[in-house]
Amino acid sequence: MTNPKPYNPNDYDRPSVTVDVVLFTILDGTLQVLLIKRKLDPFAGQWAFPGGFVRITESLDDAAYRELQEETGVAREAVYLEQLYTFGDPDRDPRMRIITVAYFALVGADKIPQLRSGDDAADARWFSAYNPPPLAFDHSEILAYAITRLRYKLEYSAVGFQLLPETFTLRELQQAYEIVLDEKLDKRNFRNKLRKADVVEPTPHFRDSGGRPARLYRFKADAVAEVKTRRLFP
Amino acid sequence: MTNPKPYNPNDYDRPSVTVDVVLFTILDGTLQVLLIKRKLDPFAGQWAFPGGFVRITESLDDAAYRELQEETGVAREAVYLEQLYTFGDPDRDPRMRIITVAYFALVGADKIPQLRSGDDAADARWFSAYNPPPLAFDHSEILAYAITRLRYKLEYSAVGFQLLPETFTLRELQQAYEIVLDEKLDKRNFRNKLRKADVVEPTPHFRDSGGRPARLYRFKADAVAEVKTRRLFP
DNA sequence: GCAAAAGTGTTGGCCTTACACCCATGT
DNA sequence: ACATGGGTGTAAGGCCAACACTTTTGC
Repeated sequence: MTNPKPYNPNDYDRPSVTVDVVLFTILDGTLQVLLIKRKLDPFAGQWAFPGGFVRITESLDDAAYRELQEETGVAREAVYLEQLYTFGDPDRDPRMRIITVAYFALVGADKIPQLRSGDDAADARWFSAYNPPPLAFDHSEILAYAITRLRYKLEYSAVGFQLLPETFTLRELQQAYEIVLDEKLDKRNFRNKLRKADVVEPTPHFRDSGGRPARLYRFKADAVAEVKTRRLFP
Repeated sequence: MTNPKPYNPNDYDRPSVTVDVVLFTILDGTLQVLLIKRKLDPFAGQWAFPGGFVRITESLDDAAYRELQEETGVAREAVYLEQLYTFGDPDRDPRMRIITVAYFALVGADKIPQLRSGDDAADARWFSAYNPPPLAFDHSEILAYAITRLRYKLEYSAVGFQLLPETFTLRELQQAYEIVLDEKLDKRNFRNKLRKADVVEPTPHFRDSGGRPARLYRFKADAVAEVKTRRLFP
């Protein structure tokens, strides 16, 4: 905006604005993303992220939370949500100019009881984030960007806990990291570093898991979310 | 976007979309940001970032480059530009709903010959990024976010060179980092790390600077821009 | 020759990484 | 008793941070 231009927009040539939410969870040992089956053209029958038009009186964040709520029933407090990137290629939608503000969201699988992986009849389903079905619009590009961001955030912040239930075993936590980062981590190093980072606390409960029961931990509410990165220059 | 909603937007309730560009340079030993004096209400007479409406056929990046070009004459190739964040508070503009996609840009001070710090008559001027005049709209918030992002990028990537001329002395480079990060760095450590990072190469020229002349360096074109960050978890 | 800035290496401490065995429970 | 997963510590190497003097030029 800022200052006036010879170019003067009117209602006719205004782009529309939508939000799209890339919601991740970890379920059955894989990273999953929530997709909705489109009922109408364009791309009818194909899968796409939950999303929709931004209403004239709501903020972008509110729009993202609302779409998430409408499509999944997840409560606002139960998800981690942040703005990802705005995609505005002039022909990303074949009908008309639509600019979409993409959001990135994480939820613990226990927070969405009504959705189940493998329930083929539903029009909202979890899919493997690494092997999704063909996606509508430029949503493949958005997904790739979201996965990059997820890995990034996992490495320098503590948002990874948002992918797990309230309480979890250290093994589950490590597996979540391994799934997202797509590499194997060393158990002792993982636990040592976790201890030093001081971000989880033990609960008095255990989970039965075939052998010796594993202690359940929870994320410390007061834990600092960010961690210093190594600089290129001192 | 994705799938249809009971809510059906029409031209009347579509938000407008603008881009705003936060352009930084280093000039006279301080971090400076380019501002334009607004001629019209709202906020007439106040300062704001270069920006304007996104045309119906151009991408967001193109819009940002175009606005930059129109207001400063900088060539597309001469600036580093990336999307920063999209600000969409319903009442960030008192007239109507305007969503703005903010961009973050860096330019070497030598690339903009027609603008000069201190030229009060012009309606496009450089200001100290740390002590700007009162800004229109939510541009203070955008500036704060842009400065955070600049520091961040400087620490884990090699974009800092975009703030300097083609060739520079190591002292000038170090000072640029000190200005942006707002802390003093050790000369030997800075140079050691720079050597190891292998991102600059010497030129045969020197700059006279009061004492012993300093060798001029240039940024290595093939240098890797990103650097590994220290992880929270191994 | 002196002022002014350029240029150059080493060391101690910390963080990272690699690595193997005993423990608690269920069957 | 054995199978299954849970849990624990140490040592070597690399990275980071602190630190002071010599060199080159202009006046």
